[in-house]
Amino acid sequence: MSNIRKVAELAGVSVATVSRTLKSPDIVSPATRDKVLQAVETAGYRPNRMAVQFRSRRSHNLAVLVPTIANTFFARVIAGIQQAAREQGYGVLLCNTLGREEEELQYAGMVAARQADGIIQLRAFNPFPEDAVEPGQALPMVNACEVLDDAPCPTVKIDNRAAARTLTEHLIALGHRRIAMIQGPRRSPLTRDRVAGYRDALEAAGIVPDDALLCPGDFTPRAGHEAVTTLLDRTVRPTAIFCESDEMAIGAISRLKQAGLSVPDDVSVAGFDDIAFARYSDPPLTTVAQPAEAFGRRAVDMLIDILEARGQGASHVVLPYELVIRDSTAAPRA
Amino acid sequence: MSNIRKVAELAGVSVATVSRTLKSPDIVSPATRDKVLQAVETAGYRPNRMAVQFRSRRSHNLAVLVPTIANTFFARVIAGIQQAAREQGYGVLLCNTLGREEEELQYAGMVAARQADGIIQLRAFNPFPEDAVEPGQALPMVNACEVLDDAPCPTVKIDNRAAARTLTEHLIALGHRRIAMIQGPRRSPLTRDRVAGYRDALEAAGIVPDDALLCPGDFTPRAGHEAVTTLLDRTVRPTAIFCESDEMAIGAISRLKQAGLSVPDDVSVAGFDDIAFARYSDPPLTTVAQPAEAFGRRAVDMLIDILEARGQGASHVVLPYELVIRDSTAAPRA
DNA sequence: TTGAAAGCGCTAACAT
DNA sequence: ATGTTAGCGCTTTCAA
Repeated sequence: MSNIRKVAELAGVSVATVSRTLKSPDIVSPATRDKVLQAVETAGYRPNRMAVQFRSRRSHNLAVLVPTIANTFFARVIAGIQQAAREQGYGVLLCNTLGREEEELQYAGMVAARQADGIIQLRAFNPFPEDAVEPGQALPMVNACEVLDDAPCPTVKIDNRAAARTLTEHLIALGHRRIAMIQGPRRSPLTRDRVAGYRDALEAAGIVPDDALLCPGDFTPRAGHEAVTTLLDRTVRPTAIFCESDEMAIGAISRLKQAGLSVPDDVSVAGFDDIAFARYSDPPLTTVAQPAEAFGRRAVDMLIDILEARGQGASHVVLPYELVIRDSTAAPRA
Repeated sequence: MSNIRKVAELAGVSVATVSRTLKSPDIVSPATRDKVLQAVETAGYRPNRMAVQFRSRRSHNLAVLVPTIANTFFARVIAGIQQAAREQGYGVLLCNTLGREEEELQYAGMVAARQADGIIQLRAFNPFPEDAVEPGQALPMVNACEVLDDAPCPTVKIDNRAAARTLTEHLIALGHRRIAMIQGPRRSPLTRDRVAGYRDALEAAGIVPDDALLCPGDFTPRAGHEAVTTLLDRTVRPTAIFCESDEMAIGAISRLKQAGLSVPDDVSVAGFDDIAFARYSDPPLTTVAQPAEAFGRRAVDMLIDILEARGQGASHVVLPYELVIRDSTAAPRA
């Protein structure tokens, strides 16, 4: 493996000149530049990134803390992150945390260890110990998708409460009054906000919320499936089910069909996220489309803004969502 | 940020002793060890990974080249990679290549640039230029899932031909004779092997293959959907469709239902992969289960074997698959 | 515009 | 068992 010294020799210049030629070609004379580039070519020289990073105290890596990559929504967010990072010369270190705080703390340590310059956290948890970063310095973190209420860093999200309200209003407008909700994880702000939006809509329509219609879940199809099993036992069954993720909606529909019920004729089902499968579900899913890739791209931009201290930019970004009405929701049976 | 020298001072030892205490605690005296660890604690010392990596010429990063992370099958493979890498002290650099060779070449350059120690390639393409690595040295790469015929490195896969044959035999045993196939990308060895297995089964049953029943695809639900549109135009329609991925199978079923056809009563549909959604599809999908996480874990183990030169281990691993029969396949209409 | 030289934080060979 | 010391390959003053 050839290094900068070999190239310098070959070109008959100093190592400093080689470094400069590669980093700021415009400050060396054209003649020198040509010589150097020629030498780089013949030597097959590639700068040693470990050395560059070490010396310049920048790893140019972003650590992404994701609860689970095996979720098509997060996968899309990560795809957005990867693309944006690459475009700006950053690498992406993947950290599949399974939502465990212990893991998240460890991964956040990558910043202290200079393995990553900053992190993108896709869950509402601050993995930095209080004393982890120099006081006065901005935390090198962006919190996206599921966001802390009092995040100590920039955030990117949609207005979950409004989105949930919009979706619930759609259901109410169709004539539903017994609307169940299959929720995300108990403590998640996502769940709290969406339940709030759901309540907003019910109250505005003069419907008394019934907690018996609230089912716990965890965003997986399996959770949707199980929650419906519970709901089918209710003496008064819901006529519509609002699922906090498309994956749960798909699980829910599967269970309803097992029970011999038709969607949407017997029960309407709505999801959240608008994953690729939503339109191929039977029936195609009514859902709230989230800008998954945009979450990722935006988070990267904001994080790099912090890292390179190029203006602090907007610190709390709210991206638009969209209600997508397909065929899984309809008026209840008369 | 405190460094090793500060810790050495604090503990009243040399920097070498600090380094040793952290790397091989057993070769320093207990008394010294305590002093040092104490000092590490008070100083809040974290070794600078950039420096460690630079000096020891090991990044302890693995680059993963994945055609698209927005595919639940690959997402599972990556989850397996991440877990295994973490357990062995390696980081995972995610490289979403979209299957573009240009991108893959660039990412493979990370090894030359010492940003990654090796790569896991999930597509049948060798991204290393011939002269990229010292001759005599093993290529720091493992090729998994979709594997080159003459891979210059260890590989992990299933026997795709046998798996396709098994699945096709299942369809034939049910009584199908007009079996369509929705394929993966044209040039993929995966496609070639699975088509071969499909032909094997047909021939063994004395069925003449009909190329009009072979549809191109790309593993996405959309491709499955479109392929069925084509198939429905055939004068003699197939009674069964073998899709090379569950995602395509889901798209295919969606299109069949749109056309008013019932699965499996009118047409049987089988998939490949056994993604999480397969069992929640309507009807639940008959498919070939692939050990996705195991692919990832195994690939990591094999790559680290190369990197740390700890025995070369098996170089071409074939993992088991399993035919999972659910409800999307049945005997054809009489 | 270019070169000389210091040094980033750490590891490892060598010496004690 | 511990210390001394020479760099790893690069960037970046500072001087010419």
